[in-house]
Amino acid sequence: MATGRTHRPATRSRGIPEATVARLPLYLRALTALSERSVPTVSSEELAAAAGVNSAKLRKDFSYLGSYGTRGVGYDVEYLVYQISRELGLTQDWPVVIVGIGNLGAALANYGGFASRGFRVAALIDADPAMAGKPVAGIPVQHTDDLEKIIKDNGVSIGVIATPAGAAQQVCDRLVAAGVTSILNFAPTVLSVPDGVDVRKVDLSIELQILAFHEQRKAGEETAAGDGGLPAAAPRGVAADTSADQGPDGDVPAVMPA
Amino acid sequence: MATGRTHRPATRSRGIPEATVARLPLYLRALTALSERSVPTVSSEELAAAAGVNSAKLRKDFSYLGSYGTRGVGYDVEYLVYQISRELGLTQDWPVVIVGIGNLGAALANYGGFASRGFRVAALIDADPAMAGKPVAGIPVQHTDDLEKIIKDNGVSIGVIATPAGAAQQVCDRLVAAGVTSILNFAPTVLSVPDGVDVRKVDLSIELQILAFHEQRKAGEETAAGDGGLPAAAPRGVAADTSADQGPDGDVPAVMPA
DNA sequence: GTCTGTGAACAACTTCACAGCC
DNA sequence: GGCTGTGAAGTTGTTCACAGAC
Repeated sequence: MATGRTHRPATRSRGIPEATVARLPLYLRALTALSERSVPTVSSEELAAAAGVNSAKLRKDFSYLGSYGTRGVGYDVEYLVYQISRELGLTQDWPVVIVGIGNLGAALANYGGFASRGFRVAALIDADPAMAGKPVAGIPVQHTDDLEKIIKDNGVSIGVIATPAGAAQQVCDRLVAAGVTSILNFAPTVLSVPDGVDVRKVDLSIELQILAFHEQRKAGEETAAGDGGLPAAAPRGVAADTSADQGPDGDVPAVMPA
Repeated sequence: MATGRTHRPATRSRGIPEATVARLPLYLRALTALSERSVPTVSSEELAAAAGVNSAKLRKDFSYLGSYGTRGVGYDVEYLVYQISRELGLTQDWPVVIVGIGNLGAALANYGGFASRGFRVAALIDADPAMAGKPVAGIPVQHTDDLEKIIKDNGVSIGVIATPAGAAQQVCDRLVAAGVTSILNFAPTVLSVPDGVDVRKVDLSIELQILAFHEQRKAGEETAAGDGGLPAAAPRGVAADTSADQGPDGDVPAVMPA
């Protein structure tokens, strides 16, 4: 489609690689922990260990943001926290709605990690009339009928879908029509969205399946290539290699707009 | 460390790329849906659309598994379901334990996607004595004291950690000591594990932060480069580009074994 | 001497484009 | 004509290794 040449037409001011963006929250979490322990500075080596990456990668990542370190010393923790927060857009307030208040929706509503990162659960929405008015995590559940009004009144641009798979696309369409432009999807379905809307997905069973793949492979090696078995004998970073994987999704582009 | 040359020393029988492995569950889900509708065959184009990827990628992925399609026709749905299931190790039964039966743990216990994919929730474990014996999703919660015995009695090799961050490493250590070699971690912490143990993580707030990054960028463009605004005007796949990202984690290697 | 920042080399992944089979 | 399977080209991401600042 289109010409097929020259991707990424406009839409890039400074161009931080996606892989780097995906790691910034990791660094931020590690830095926040250091900050709470009043650690003033940290080296790339230490921070990398705390975030679970290697130091070269971390330094490269930070180099895309700017030169925020001091050679021979390291990085100022507070300053870096601020810079990364700003880069991620966490210095502003993001009202989010959660649609589908089952077990998972309730877990999300109760999850402390949101509030501490600039996210504010503006509303909980469920299709079950019996849920309406019932407070979950201190927030009264509202009925799906009012979805559009809730989105607009609260200026919500990020929606979380935690409904059953069958309802997800319909909810998604309504969210998008009401003005939501970023969606975090927990339902095991591929969502179709128009251009300009971002979708990220988390599928719990996909993660387990990937683990099963590696688990099976381990079991196979144990009996097959008699290299060392698996009782903690392997001298090299075998596990580091096989587990250095990409994450749950390859990509969730704005699929099938037509 | 080590020599620093020649990665991936042994540990690769046929070498399916990680990126491909991560997409196999996606294909499997789409195929299962087709199978339930009794669709006999599917083309790479159709299946790719259903899975939310492009067809070239899908064909390349399948080529790593073998030549399971028919030129001019497409793929036999049932046959592919079987082949992918086998490759992922889902033709066998995987008993899993879930540790930490809070909101999230309960959601996981109730999640239907596990059972339908060869995973069996063998036990629920929580540190709160008040929870012990209480059934969640029809399974009685057991106390952490019995963790080692539960793992061994059930031959569990996959563990799911849904505890608070503070307890995660300790739980992880006990799981590993008891014989678990694959861990799915929902706690917002980096886990240290010995070689040979795989860790995958899901962090709900990290996903939101990545969305916030893109959301912020959209808002910035709206006012800055007056290209088209965002009222569904963009003619090209801008969103497809910015959302074609990697997933929540860069990698979770076996960090800091020492 | 320590530690960052970064070009250059390397590796992984994706997309193209078309040969080969139906 | 239709569609898969796959080398080759292109793109993105990671690691190395060292110059340069402290």
